[in-house]
Amino acid sequence: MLSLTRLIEKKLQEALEKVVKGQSDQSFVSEINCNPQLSPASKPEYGDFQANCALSLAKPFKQSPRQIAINIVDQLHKDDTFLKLCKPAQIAGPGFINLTLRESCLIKELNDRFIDARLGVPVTEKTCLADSPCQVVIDFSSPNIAKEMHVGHLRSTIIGDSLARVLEFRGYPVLRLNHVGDWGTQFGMLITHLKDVAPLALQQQDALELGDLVAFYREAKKRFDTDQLFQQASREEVVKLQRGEEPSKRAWTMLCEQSRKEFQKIYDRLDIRLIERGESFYNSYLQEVVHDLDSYGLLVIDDGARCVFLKGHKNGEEHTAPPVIVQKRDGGFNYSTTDLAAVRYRLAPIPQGDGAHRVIYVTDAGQTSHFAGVFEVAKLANWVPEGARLEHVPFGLVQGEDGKKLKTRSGETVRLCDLLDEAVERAESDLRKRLIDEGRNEDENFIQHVATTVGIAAVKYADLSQNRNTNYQFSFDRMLALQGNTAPYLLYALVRISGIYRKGGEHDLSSEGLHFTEPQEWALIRELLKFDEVIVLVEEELLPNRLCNYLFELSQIFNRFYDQVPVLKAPKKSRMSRLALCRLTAETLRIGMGLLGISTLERM
RNA sequence: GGGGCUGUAGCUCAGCUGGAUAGAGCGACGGUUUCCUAAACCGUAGGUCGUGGGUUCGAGUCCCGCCAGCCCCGCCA
Repeated sequence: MLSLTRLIEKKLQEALEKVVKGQSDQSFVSEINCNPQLSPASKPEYGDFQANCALSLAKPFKQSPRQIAINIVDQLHKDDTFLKLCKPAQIAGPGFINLTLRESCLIKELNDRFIDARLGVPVTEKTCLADSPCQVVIDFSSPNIAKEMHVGHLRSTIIGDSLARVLEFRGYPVLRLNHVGDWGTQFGMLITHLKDVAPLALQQQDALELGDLVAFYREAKKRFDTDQLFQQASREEVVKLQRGEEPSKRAWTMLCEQSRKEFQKIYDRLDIRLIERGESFYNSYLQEVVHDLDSYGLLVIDDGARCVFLKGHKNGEEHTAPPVIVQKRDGGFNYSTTDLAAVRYRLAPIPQGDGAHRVIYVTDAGQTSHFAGVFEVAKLANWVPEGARLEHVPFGLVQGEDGKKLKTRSGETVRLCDLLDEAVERAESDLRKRLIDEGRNEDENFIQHVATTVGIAAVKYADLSQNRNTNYQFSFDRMLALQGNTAPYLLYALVRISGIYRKGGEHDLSSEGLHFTEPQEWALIRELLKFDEVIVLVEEELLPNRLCNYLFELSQIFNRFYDQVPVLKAPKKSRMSRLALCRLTAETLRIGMGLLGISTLERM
């Protein structure tokens, strides 16, 4: 209903302007805000929209808000276009103008949806170079080489993927970047240690499992902290690596390759596509970054380190913020330098960089001040083109049901593969129990397929359905619950629709002569028509939970309809119309869940 | 000391540009199945929106103070 909303807003604004012109006292007119303040009705009883402008105009007009509302409505009712769209406007309460769409108008919108594979969601109109859609970069997931993916990577991976899907659906070219931790002193440590204890592993592909690497990493870290000689050797190893010396470089390549294979298993299970471009990619740009900043006079040498000092602001007062260090006392670079090089590269025009217009970082909220500093420096260094956006998309911690950081029973970090295994196992045992209770007989393939789909969907949906800013309390029981705002609930709604088509709905595909009589039908129609607005909202706010909320509400409204209104046994005219509604509901749920990265089922 | 996030029903959370009597789900209690998958639907109970001020015709939402929890703050990422 995006375009319809805009049209009604325009009509209201015209009416409002006429009312303003008709005022005897024009002295205040320039100060008046002619925004009609149109919003969706806060309750179904109030219709489809409400306009709140009359209330705020009472004071400048020196009239009662109700009188102003009457004047606006009088103007509206002279407008034929408006009258074709809406029933006569109602004035309610202190001066709200309530608008209800005509059924003919809803039906027309609905018909447009039936023939639109995009369900009314427009392709973005924003264009950049050569009138093509603007390039978006999303930086998400980003595990560390030589370590296993753990629960700490869950949210970034799931949220980042969903945002990428939404932006892609809106027609943006999206570069999904996996900014893996593939550089730094830890590799010096690890390679030095492996040379001692498992030299073969550095020459031969597949000699080590990632699990072994993690153990070796721990040992290496221990030695590094206690053994001076080892520390020295590790530092030298880093230097060799940075120079690209052959045995070291080859060992590093191997470690990366090994990790990559493990990561890919997780990404395959989660159905996530990523392009790996790790920190090491930016090595050759680090020096240029420092040079650039220096040429803008931004660098200050403080205690031997090259820093950029930024000013913080609060209530107009300045205070000193900690500096962004771009080159350490020993000449080495750190993560700020890498992130600056990445920003610079991503924003630079195409042969030199990615030519991005919007760069989105999906990382935990702990890095908020880090990114604020990096973005600020990028602006000062003139790397950010006019209109380009740099956005940090922060998210809270994953907590256990005790409210503390999620750990295993023995107190260790939860591995992502274990977490997914458990979700699928629980889904499987739930399913088996239900099959017995209901006396159903299904083959192994079906059970495995349903359990996998439900388990993965539950993990993803539980994460996405929560406002990402808050910490997230992880609970298998809640996410796999068969009722409430969960993936199984949504999947079930779709399964019910599929059931209708299995039992003889296939032949009624015509959407001509739509005919609706029941309030449950109209409620479902109104909800279906909101889909486009929700998608555009998510694109702007980068909050997938808004989409989840919508899909949950849609499922609830559908389930009510399903429960209270017969479809297959309805008279012919209603039957056709209801089947059409079912079909659109199914499409909306499928596409909506698809944008969350969740695949759906016909039966479960 | 500086900064960020959070605080809404017993529990887990929604609440978009400030708008009408603050909403879901779970849990509790009660009801519904000769009918498209009851993994559903209907109903009841449950609130000083952390707290004190301010702005406004109107504040869960905006501004200021305070309290509580979590997190970040120069050479780790």
